[in-house]
This record gives sequence, structure tokens and C-alpha cells, in this order.
Amino acid sequence: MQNKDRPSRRITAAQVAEAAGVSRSAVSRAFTAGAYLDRAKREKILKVAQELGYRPNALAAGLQAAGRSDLVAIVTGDLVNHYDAEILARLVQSLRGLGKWPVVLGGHEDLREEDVLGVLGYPLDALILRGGSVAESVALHCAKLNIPMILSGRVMTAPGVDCVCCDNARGAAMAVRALVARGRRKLGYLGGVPHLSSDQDRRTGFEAALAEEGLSPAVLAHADYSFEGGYAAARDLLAGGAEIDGLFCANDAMALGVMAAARQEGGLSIPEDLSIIGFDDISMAAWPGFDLTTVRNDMDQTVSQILRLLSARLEAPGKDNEVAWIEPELILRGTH
Amino acid sequence: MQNKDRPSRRITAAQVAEAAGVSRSAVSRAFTAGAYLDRAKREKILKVAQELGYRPNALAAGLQAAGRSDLVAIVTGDLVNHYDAEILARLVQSLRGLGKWPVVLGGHEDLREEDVLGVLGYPLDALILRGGSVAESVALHCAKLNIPMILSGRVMTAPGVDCVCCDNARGAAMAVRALVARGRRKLGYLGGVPHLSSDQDRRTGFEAALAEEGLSPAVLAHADYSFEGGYAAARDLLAGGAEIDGLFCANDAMALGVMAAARQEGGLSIPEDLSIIGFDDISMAAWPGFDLTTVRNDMDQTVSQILRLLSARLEAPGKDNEVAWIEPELILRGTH
DNA sequence: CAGTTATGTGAACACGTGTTCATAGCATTC
DNA sequence: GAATGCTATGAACACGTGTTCACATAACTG
Repeated sequence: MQNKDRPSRRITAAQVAEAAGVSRSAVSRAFTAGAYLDRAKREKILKVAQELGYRPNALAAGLQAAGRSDLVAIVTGDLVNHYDAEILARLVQSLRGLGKWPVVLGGHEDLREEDVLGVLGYPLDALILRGGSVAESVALHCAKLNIPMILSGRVMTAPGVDCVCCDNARGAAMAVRALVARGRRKLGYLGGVPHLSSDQDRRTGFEAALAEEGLSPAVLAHADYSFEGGYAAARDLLAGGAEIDGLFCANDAMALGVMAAARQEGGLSIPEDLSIIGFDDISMAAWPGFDLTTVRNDMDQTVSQILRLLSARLEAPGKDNEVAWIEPELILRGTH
Repeated sequence: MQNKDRPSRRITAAQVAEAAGVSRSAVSRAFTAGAYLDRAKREKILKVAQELGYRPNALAAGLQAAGRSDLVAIVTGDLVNHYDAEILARLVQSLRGLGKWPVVLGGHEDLREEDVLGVLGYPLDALILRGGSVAESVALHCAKLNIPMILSGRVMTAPGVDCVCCDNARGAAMAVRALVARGRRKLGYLGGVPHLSSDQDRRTGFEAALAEEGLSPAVLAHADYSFEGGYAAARDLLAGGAEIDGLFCANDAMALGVMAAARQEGGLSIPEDLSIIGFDDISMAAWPGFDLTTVRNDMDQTVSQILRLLSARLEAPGKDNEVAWIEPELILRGTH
């Protein structure tokens, strides 16, 4: 039916060669920096190529030098969480700086493990996994395929797997000490999904720091990391008559929800009636009207460490796995 | 230096064939649904493949049947804008439903046109471009490469380019009428980047609707689509003594910033002293504490239209270009 | 001038797949 | 029993590129 030279096919180097009256090799060389090629010839080829709209097929090129496809998969957390969205933006930008192309997965609630495994069909330079519960299974497959994996927000010990993680327990302890220093004694913890290690670490850090002060938790609750979840949890706590004067939340979004509920449903003043500290330091936390005291889980550091580990791994694929710890920092604003 | 059969190379179909004692063709057939292959043989091959951790190389497979690489590039807007982040999340999820892999670009302020052109090196099934100012130039290159392009948030007439766009002027008019119905007469417009057509359309729609009511704009200002920008703009307006009783903002983030500034810097009550209406209806607009009246730029509809146009284009590459209009909807909450 | 080195060039190969082609065995049909 | 159709299989090809190889030619060097 269709012509053999149907225009819907992409222009190929051979066609450029024919049009320019040179060999196909010359065309390839024209697009390869530092290749031996007569200057005038190269210019002519590039001109013809531009006219025809030719561009070397990256798929074919990637097939060539196995082990450098320049594709990097990113499995991101739910983008409704602003922390994940901001991390992703920085990650995409930085990867481009390294000449890599990011293939993005996830970003919504229900990430299918099947999809993550599917992307491994591509000879990825690396897989960057943010948090998530599928890490173990994915790491196994990555190992067999010799695809480096970088885990962010969690620690895992496996060959070829590097990790970037915030010292969650320490961050939680900083929050506790700040609350205690303000005279708060009846402290609660509002966690997220309990089976995530980051949540567990923040909770145990909270409890340990509390114990050091000779205190015990007044409340241990959990929601779903969302503003709405934090709002609902706080409303339930207030309705249940929970007596707390300070609340440490496992992320900023929930903390903001708690603030809204405390003010609107409970008629409380913050921080007079209730101190609140969040975690992450998303850009929203600094907004006037929120002015949230929080534990910074530094995004710039996280991303730059991810990129450092990535570069190191690409340079020495067999090197020992490494864990880069991000030091939390307490950002004092107006809610504690 | 390194062994020819060094383990750092990906397992290939030929190796599986040798290990299973079959031909390489058989291995390929084992992974191809509906191919003639003895059932026992297929099972054996799949078993050996799993043991070796073999997975067909998607790059080589994509090279095979030209025109179906299953790669789709998404050029997203700044992910600090929650609207773009939420759209991206939905887009990524939906594309996976179509079996496509999204390569994501942008997400930050300074998108380099060079990057967008670079991704065209891959034989993309399509390029999805959100807003942006690089559309014309990119469309030209896409046309030459026969890569379908879908533009969202803007309209452009070019062969092979389909568009999804909100009726911005109509949305602005809805906001104006709602404000006038509330008795507001001194209305201002706070726009975003003035050279974007979406901003222009919202502004002209604002002015036209105002003219229909026999009014003229009290203020025409603009910021950068961010909360901080909205805050600063509102502060300046207040300091400059601008007399307005209603403000229509070109997106929700700025509207929220304006609210914060009006309350904190100007001591104003909303909506008693100043009515505010935003645009987009990001999830944050519904948060208690904000409760922002806004013009919904429906994300689900936008994404589903993008996917519909994508499917149609893939099915019939030569079909006429199409523009899908999204009808804006006024969401009445507490700030107008 | 002979000898070495640097520069150009096209043919051929390799990358790893999906698919066509030709062939063969086997079962079913008339 | 011959003819037909279906299933199964390996060899060979095509996809589009980067790079090596072999071989020229030109430019230096002593």
C-alpha cells in the first residue's frame, strides 16, 4: 500500500549521504565530534542534513555502545506531595546537565511494580527510586540486569544499590528538643504511612528523644501525608479531647492541615495553644500565613548527592555501595 | 582488559538460546505473544530466561518496527506550579495505561530549547508540550521528523500539531460576571507572564466582559504565576493605594499570595473588603483556610483530551489537526 | 629524496532485536 | 492415497547507527 520511501519514515543517514553525494560513514562522522573529516565536507553534510531534517536516531546510537543509553528512569513519589514534586523538578534539570534523559514513572498513588519492571526493558544507565515499598524486588531485577540503582529516602544494603537518606531520627529529635525548650510537655506525633521506614525512623526518633527528656508521647497518630489527611486527623484528635500542647508531624503537608484544623475546628491559636513542627521544608512552609517551623530535609543536597553517587557508579560500576546521609536542619519559624 | 563475556554486559537473547539449547529465533518467539512455538519449549525458554535475568532490550526492539518506539516526551511547565505538577502526574499515569514511556523535560524555570530539540533524537511516538514559548520552533522540527506534537494550554495551527486548550476568555468572563453579581465594580486583573497567549486571552477576556458590563479595569498588573509573586504584587498595589474591590488572578497560586498579602499586610477581610477569584482550581484552592473561588481549568478533561488526540494521531498520522476546547467552570467558594 | 606521521575515506562489522522465508513434519479432509 | 492446511523451526534479513579496518593521500622530518 504505502510507498517504500513513504515520507512518514524518519530520514536516515543513508538518505543524507545520497543527497550529499558522500558515503554514509561520512554522515556519521559529520555528527561525531573529533572525527577525521574534511571541513568543507562536514559543513556540506550538515547543511544537507538540516534541509532534510535529519537527526541521528538516538535509539540506534544507544544500541551501538552498550552500557551508555543515556536513559535514566526516575520512580517518583506521589506528585501531590509538594516535596516529591520539587525534588523531581530538580532531578530532571540536573540529569539533563549530565546529558541523561529521564524516563519518569509513578507520581500518583498506585504505582504498579509491573511498570517499574517494564522500564527495565530499556538498557538504563541507572534507576532512581524515591522512597516506595517496591525497592527490594526491583533491586533484585536491577542487579541481574546490571542496572545501577539509587535509592532516595530509604536505606538498603545491596550490591550496586547506593542510597541517599536524611537522618530522620536525628531530625525528629531536633523537633522534640525545640518543643521541649519552648516548655511543651504533652507532645504528640502524627506519622504517615506506618510501613515506610522513613516514617518509622521519625517516630522512633521522636520517642527516643522524648525519653531522654524523661517524657513519653501523649499521642501517636498517623494519616496519609496529605493536607486533607492531616486536617482530618487533627479534627479527630480535637474531637477526642486529646490533651497535647505540641505536635510533630512527619511531613509539612500534614502539618499545614493540622494548623488549619486547629484554627478552624478547634479555635486554637498557634503557637500559643498548640505548637506545631513539620518535616521537609517545602517551599509552602515559608509562605506568609503558614510560616511553619519545620525540619529541613534538604532537597538541593539530596539531589546533588544522588547525582554524585550516579556519576561515581557510572565511572566505577563495581564499586562498593554507599550511603549518603543528609543532615536535617531545624528551620525556626512561627509555629513552634 | 575486561573479558569479552564480562558480566557487566546485559544478557542477550543469543545467550539464552545457547543456555536453553534452542535457536535465537525461538527465544524471540517466546517473548512474542501469538507466535508459533511449542508450548513446552516456550516454558523452558522463559524459565531459563528468568534464571539468567534476561529481558528483551527495548532499544533494539524499538529500532525494529520503526514508528513505534513507545517513547513519548513530555515538556512540562515549572513544577513549582501545582497545576503543572498535578497535570504531569495524571499524564504520566495515563500514558502508562497506553503502554507508553514518558521522557520528561522541563519542570523548572529555565527550559532550554536545545534540550527539547535534543530529545527529538529519539524516534518519539509523540511530543507533548505544555504551554511554553518554544512551541513554534519545536513544531517545525517535529514536522520534519514526522513526530506528532500535542500542545496543551495554547493553540497553534500547524500540520501534525493537535491542541488542547481551555477557553481562557470565557473563563475570565465567568469570573468577571461573578464579581459584578456580587456588587463589585472596581475590578483588577493580576496576570502572569504577559507574552504567553493564555495570559493574553485571560486578560482580553477580562476586559471584554468588563466592557459588556459598562465598566473598565481599575488595575492591570502582572506577576510571575507564583505565590510569592502574587504576594509582592498585592503588597505593592496596597502600598500604592490602588482602589479595588475585586481581583481576578490568572492562576490560583498568585490568588493565594494575594489573599495572604491582603490579610497580613493590608489588614483586609476577604471577601468583605476584597473579592478574589483565581484560575485553575488546583487542589490547594479547596483547602480550608483558603477556600478559593476559582475558574476550574479541568485537569482530568485536559489529560483525557490529550490522550484522545494522541491515540487518534497515532492511528491516523495524516489526519487533520484538531483543537480540543476545555470548557471552564466557575467553582464558587468563599473568596468572591 | 626516503621515511615517518597525520589526515581522509569508504567498506564492513557489531549492537540486539522482531519478522519473513523456506522447509519440514504432522494431522485432517475429500 | 493424494491434497490441503496447520504448526513448528532455524537461517537470514532489516532496523540505523558508531566504529574499526584497510587503504589511500598529503604533509612534514631528517
